[in-house]
Amino acid sequence: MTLDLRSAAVLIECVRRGSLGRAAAALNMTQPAVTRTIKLLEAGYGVPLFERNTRGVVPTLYGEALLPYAKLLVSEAGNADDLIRQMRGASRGVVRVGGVASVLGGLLVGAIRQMRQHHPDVQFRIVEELEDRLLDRLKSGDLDLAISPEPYADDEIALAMPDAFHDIVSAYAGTGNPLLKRARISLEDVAREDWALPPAGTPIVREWLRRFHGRAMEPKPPSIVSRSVQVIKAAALAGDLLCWMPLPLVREEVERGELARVPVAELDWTRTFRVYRRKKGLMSPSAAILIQCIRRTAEHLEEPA
Amino acid sequence: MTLDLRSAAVLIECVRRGSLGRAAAALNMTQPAVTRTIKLLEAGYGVPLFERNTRGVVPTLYGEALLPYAKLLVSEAGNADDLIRQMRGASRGVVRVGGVASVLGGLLVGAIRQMRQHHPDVQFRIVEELEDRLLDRLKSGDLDLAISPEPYADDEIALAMPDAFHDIVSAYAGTGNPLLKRARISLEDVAREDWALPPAGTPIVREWLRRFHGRAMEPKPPSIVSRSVQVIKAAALAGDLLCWMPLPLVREEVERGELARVPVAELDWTRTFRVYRRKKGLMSPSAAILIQCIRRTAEHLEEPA
DNA sequence: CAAAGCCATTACTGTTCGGCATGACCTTGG
DNA sequence: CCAAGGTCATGCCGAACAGTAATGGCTTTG
Repeated sequence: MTLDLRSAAVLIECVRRGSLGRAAAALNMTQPAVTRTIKLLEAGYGVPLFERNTRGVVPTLYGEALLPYAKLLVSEAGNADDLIRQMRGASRGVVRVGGVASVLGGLLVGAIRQMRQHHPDVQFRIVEELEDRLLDRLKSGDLDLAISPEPYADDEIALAMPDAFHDIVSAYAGTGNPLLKRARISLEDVAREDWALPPAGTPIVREWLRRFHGRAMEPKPPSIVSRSVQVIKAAALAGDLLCWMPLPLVREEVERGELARVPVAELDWTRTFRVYRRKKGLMSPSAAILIQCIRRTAEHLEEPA
Repeated sequence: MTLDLRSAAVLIECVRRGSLGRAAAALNMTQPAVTRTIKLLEAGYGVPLFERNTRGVVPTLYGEALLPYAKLLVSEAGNADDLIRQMRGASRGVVRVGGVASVLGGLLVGAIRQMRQHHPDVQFRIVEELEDRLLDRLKSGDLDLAISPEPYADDEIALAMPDAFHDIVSAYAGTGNPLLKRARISLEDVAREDWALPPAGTPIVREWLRRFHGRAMEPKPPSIVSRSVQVIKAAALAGDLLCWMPLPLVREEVERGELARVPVAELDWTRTFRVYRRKKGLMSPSAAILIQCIRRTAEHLEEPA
């Protein structure tokens, strides 16, 4: 490993200024120091990073290849610094956080319980929203944090932590459902089943449809349509209907033996979540700390799964 | 900036082993060196990163907050090394690369032209596919690289370069279209216009619909439906229809004054692309070099825009 | 109460990194 | 044709840093 943070900064500046000397000036270094840093990099990699000419330097293909990694390194190191700085403040105030239903129960409540152990004076306001409206409320200043599925490429919104966490969406049926008795269940079989689903057009139903359309099938229109998780679960429990739910929302029923996953691999969907915040302005220390509790809780939740 | 690569590696190992001494052993260092590294980090940030107890250390919230950044740093540094190693090989062979239509013309052809200057013996095979099939062909080994819109969270597929590039999809009309003469054009106005579009269900049309549904409007069903870019452009040029196209596909017509962007901000969509490769196995050196040429070309294309 | 395991501290050493002075090279202009 | 001004490269030196070894303090454990 030869590219460390300092040499990355040097590399970036050399590319930007097109000159080792000017890069040195911008970095408050002397030109020979820059020269040697670059030469060490080149020796380490065994390839030239710059073409030298009399007016300065121009990066080779190797130099340009390294550039995005160098930028990533310094920017992430800076983000780490910012985060710690944000966390270092006092720990009171209000944190307003929103998420889709499946993350609120286990993940967010667990994170808040953990945080309250060390910071009992912080108040929380929790908002449940569909994923497309979450980010709007974040942008409008209505929320401090939003736990939302990927992706949101938006200039006003930034990731609040670099790593994502996951959610397994699968088909579930009441354990009494005769479908579960078959030796092998195919996608065609479940396409002919009756379903209980959220309304058409919601992201999760669109994703559900894609599973079938990808195999050129058309499932039956859902027999029961509801925004309510309770209603959908009840439909699966009582009425031989199938539902397509994130595991956290049915974990209890599965553990009690009331619901069972329908074993069709094509119907399993690993949904990726990230935690977002507004790009402009600093987070409150409480929000920064909550992010860490979310992280920690997510780790603990994912391990036993 | 206090978190550099070495201290990041130390931090990671300390968290993993739960003990400074064992971390030192794993890193081929002595325990005091590790202790001092951690203490320097803590002094730099002004917060404790570990709670010490008699059985070892356990990370504080601050330590855990830093952990994902530390992991990111070392992993990206490693990726940079891998990339250079991959690029260092010989430069002949065949590269099979796929993309959606809008990236093939300007971006990919430009990148290949650039690459052929230095590596004239490499052969290219270019495949145009819709975005959902692209990644399947990549996974099956049919392609070496795929230039595809985000996101594809998939265990078999990895990013081939860390930064993304963009594409601006906008509505265009023939310059003779009377709509363009209005002082202000609203989303309601264009919802009442006639459109030429790709078939319903394609990702780009789904995105187009979302623009209107987000404001609770229903546009007219498209008058002309075709998969052919030529047909759609011709419809806009000749028949007062609107089309919704990525800028690269209409750049020439815009520069010749035949098509003009319809100035409705809600209809502009910044599409994000990334270059993907299979996760398993190494890339060929030729593919690694092509990635850099794509990067370089994308930069040059985005600047004048 | 002794043993064992852990981290913290101190003193010492070797390597690395940056600064300074200088050299080699090319372009430019009189 | 030669001097001037720009570039990067090189060698030497001092300061800062990272690592080692030895030791001490602390807690748990038998």
